[in-house]
Amino acid sequence: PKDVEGKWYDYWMSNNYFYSTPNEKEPYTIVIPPPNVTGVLHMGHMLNNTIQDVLIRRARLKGKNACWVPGTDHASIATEAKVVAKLKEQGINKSDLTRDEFLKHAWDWTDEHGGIILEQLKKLGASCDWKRTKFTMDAELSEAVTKVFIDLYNKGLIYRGYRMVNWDPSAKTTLSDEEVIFEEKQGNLYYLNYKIEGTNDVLTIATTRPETILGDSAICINPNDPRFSHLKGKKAIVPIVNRVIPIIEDEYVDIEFGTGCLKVTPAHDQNDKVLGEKHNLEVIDIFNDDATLNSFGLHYEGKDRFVVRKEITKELEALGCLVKIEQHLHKVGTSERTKEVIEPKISAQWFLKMETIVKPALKAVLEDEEIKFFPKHYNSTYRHWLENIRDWNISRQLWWGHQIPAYFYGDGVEDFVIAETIEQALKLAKQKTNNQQLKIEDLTQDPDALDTWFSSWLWPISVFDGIRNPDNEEIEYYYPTNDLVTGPDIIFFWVARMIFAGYEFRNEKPFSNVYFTGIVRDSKGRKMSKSLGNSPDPIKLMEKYGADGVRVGMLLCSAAGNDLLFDEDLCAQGRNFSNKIWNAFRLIKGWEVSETIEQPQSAKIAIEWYQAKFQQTLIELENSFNQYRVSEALMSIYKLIWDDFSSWFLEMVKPAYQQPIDAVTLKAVISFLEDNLKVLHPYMPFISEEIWQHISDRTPEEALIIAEYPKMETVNESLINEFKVASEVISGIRNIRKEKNIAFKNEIEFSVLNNDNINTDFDAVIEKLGNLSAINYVTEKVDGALSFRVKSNEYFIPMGDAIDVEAEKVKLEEELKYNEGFLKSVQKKLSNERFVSNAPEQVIKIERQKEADALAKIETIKASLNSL
RNA sequence: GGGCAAUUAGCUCAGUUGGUUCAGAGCACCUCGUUUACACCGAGGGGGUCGGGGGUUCGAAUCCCUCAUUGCCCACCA
Repeated sequence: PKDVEGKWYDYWMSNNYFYSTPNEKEPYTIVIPPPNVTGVLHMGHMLNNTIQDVLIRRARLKGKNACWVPGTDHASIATEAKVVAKLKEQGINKSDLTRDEFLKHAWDWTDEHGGIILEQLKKLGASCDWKRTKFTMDAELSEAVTKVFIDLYNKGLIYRGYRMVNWDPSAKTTLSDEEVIFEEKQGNLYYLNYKIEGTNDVLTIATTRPETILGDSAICINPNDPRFSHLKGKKAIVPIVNRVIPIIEDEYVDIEFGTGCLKVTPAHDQNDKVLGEKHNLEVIDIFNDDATLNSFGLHYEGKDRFVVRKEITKELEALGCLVKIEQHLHKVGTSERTKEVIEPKISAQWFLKMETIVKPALKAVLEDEEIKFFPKHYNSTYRHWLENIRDWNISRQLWWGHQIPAYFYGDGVEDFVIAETIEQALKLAKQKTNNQQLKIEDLTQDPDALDTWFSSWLWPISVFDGIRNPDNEEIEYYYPTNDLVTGPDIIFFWVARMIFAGYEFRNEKPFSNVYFTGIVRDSKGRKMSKSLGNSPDPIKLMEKYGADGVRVGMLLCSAAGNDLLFDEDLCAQGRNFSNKIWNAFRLIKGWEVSETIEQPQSAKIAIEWYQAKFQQTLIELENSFNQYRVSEALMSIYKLIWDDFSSWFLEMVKPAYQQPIDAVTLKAVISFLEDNLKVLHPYMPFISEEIWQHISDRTPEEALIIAEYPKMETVNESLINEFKVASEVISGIRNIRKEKNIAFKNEIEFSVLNNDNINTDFDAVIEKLGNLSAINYVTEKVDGALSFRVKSNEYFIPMGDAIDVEAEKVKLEEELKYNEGFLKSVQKKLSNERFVSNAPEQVIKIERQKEADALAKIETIKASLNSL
C-alpha cells in the first residue's frame, strides 16, 4: 500500500477529480465537521471522515456532482487555552500582553499547527475539494458572523443582560451550559451556627461552600416549617463578618434537606439569585475573576477559594460556629476544556433569544421530517433540549475569536451601538445620543469574543458565501447540503444550531440527513484518551496496514448507532482483505487467453450465476445505504468478493493448470472484476484504483474514481437458489473426500438417485468442483457406496470395500433420529386445529411441504440403512 | 430524580410487519490440507435456554408487564 497510496492520491488531485463546480448534474454535498485548527487526527476523526469519504465517493460514482467541503474551526477556548499555556512555558503571561500582541502569538501558533490535520486526512484518502478549504476565521466567514450578529440584534433577538453565568476562573471566561460537565465528587456538608440578633439563640444551616458565607445576604426558612416559626421576622448575624441579615420565608426551601434552613448568597448561586430578586436582597460578589477573594473576603482577600474553604473552616471552628462536617456526595460543575471548577457568577453578557428561533427547527425534525436523524432515537434528545432551551450566552471573555461588534460610548448598560465598522458605529452613536461631538476615540469595542459555535452554526451557509451573497450561484446550487456525519456529543452545540441558522438566515434546512456515529472506544470499552494511552496513532496504523486496511478496520466495527470498540486486529482483517483482492487479480491477470477454445458449460452457468449474485448484492447495498448502514454494506461487499467471487466463481471458471481460458469467459470475468472494484472503491479507494488501472490501460478520463456505478437489473432469484442446492452437493462431496482421505486430484464416481424435478443446470460445476468422472442418474440405490442427502435427493460415491458399515449405520441412525424429531414437531403443529384454522394459508402450505420433505428423506435414510 | 438506548455464539453485531431451516454473519476457536492466485490461504467443524420472571397468541428473539445489569443524555437540592 505504501507504494501506491500516495501515487493515486496525487493522480486524483492532479486530475482535479475532487473538484466540484456547479453544473447540470444533481449535487451531492457534505460539509466536513471542521476539526480544531490546531488539532491532530485521532480515531474519532478517522471514523467520521472515512464514512464521509465513502458517501462522497459513492455519490461521485453514481453520477452526482459530489462536493465535500473541508475546513477547520478556530475553536476559541481550546486554542486560546493552548496558546496561553505555551506562552506560560516561555514565561509570558497573557495579562502582560496587549490584545494585538496576543493575537499575533495565536496566529503564529495557528499558522504553525493549522492544517496538519487536513494533511493527515489526505493520507486517509479523503476526497475533499481542497480548493474550497475554509477556516472559521477567514475574512469572508468572519464578515458573515458580524453581519449575522447585527442582523439578529436589529431583529431584537440579541440583548445584553446581567445573568448568572458559568464562570471558568482558569480561562477567566464564561461558558455555555453545554460546556459545563457535572462530575460527582465527594465533598463535605458543613453545618454552621448563625446567631439570632438580640437573643442567645442560634440556628444551624448546612452548606457545601462555607467560604461563601462572606457573601450571605439572608437566611431563608420554609414558612410551613413549625421548627422555625419563632424566627419569623428576626435577623441573623453572619459569623466572622458580623453582618446582620434578614430571615426570610420562602416555600422554595426543602424542609427535609440539611437543617431545613438555607443561607442565601445571591451573587454565587443561581437559586439564591432568584430568591434575592424576589426578596430584594443585597448582592455581594466576593470573588475576583480568578476566584480569589476580593475585599469582601476581609482578611482572606487575595487567597484562592479552596484555600479559604479550609482556613475559614478552622476559623469557624475556633469561633464555635462549626457544628459538624458530614461527607456529602454531590455534582460539581467543571469546565469541559480546563477542568476547572465552575463558579456561578453574575456578569454582563450577550444573549441570543431562543424562543422563536427554535420553532422551525423543532418542526423540521419532529413533524415534517425534512431533516432525518440516524439513528432516529436522537429525535427525542433533540426535542427535549429544544423544548427546554434557555437563551444562548454568546459572549466569551476571550481574545481568540470574532470580536463582538458592539461599541461603547458610555458606562451605562445600554450605552452602545452595534455596527460592522467603527465608522458606522460612530454614525449610529451620534444618532442614538443626539451628540454630534462624539469622536472615534470616544468609542470602545467590546473586548469579548463570540462563542465558537456562533461562527460554526453558519458553516453550511458560510462556506458557500451564502450570508454575504445570499443569491450567489454556489449557495443556490449546493444548499441545502445532503448528509451531515458527526458525533452525538455535539447535537446541541452544533447540529441543532445549524438547523436554527438554516431556517433563520436562508429559510431552508441546512442538510437532509444527519448520521450520528458512535464514540470510538478501545477493545475493552474504554473511551480513547491521551491519559490512558489507549488511542492508536492513526498515521502509524495506516503505515502498518495501509489506508485501505484501516478504513475497512474502522468500518467493520462501526455498527450504525452504537459506540464502537476498535481493535487493531480489525485493520489486519482489512489488510488481509486487500491481499485477497490482490491475489484474485493476480490469478486473472496470469491467464493465457485462447480465441479458439469453446466456453465450457461450467463457465457459462457460473457467469449467469455470478451476474445474479452481483445484482442481488447491489440491492443489498442500496438498502443498507438508504439506512446509513455503512458497516453492513461493507460486509456485503466483503462476502461478495471473498466468498462468491473468489471462492466460488473463480474456482468455477478457472482453467486447468497451464491451460488457457476461453475469450468469452475471460471477458466476463474481467467485467465482473471491474464491477466489484466499482462497489468496493468507496471503501478501499487505493487498491481498487490500482487494480483498475492494471487490468487494462486507462486514460485519465477512465479512472475508477469517476467511473459509472453498475446498473441495477432484475435478479434471477431461482438461479441463486439452484446454486445453493448445488453448493450443498459440492460440500457433501468434499465432506466424504475428507472423511475418507480421498485427495482432490483423484477423480471419483458419483451417482444421483433421480428425483423427477431435479435441476441439472449446475451439473458441470458440480463435476468440476467435485472432480467427478461423471454424474450418473440412477433409479436404484448404489451398493457399496457412501451417501448423503440434499433436500430429498440422495447422492452416492461408490467406495467398494472401503466402507465401514458399522460407522455408516451409526451416522445414518443419527440423521434418521434428527429427521424423525423434526417431522414430529411439524406434524404436531399440523395436527393442532387452532393452528390450521388460524394461521395464514401460506404458512400452512410451507409446513405441509416440510412434512412431505421430511417423510421423503426419512424413507431414503431407512432404505440406506437396510441396504447396509 | 427524569429520559433514551442496549442486553442474541468466546468477541463485535444483524435479525424489517410475530410464521419460509429463524436462531444468523464476521472475527476468534478446533480438525485436516504444499491441487501451481492467495497459509494475510483453502476445505470442513464445534459453539447460543435470544439478560431473569410473568403475560398475550395456534405460534414470541420479535408484542405487553415487571425485575436486573450496562451505557448515554438531561436536571439548581443548599
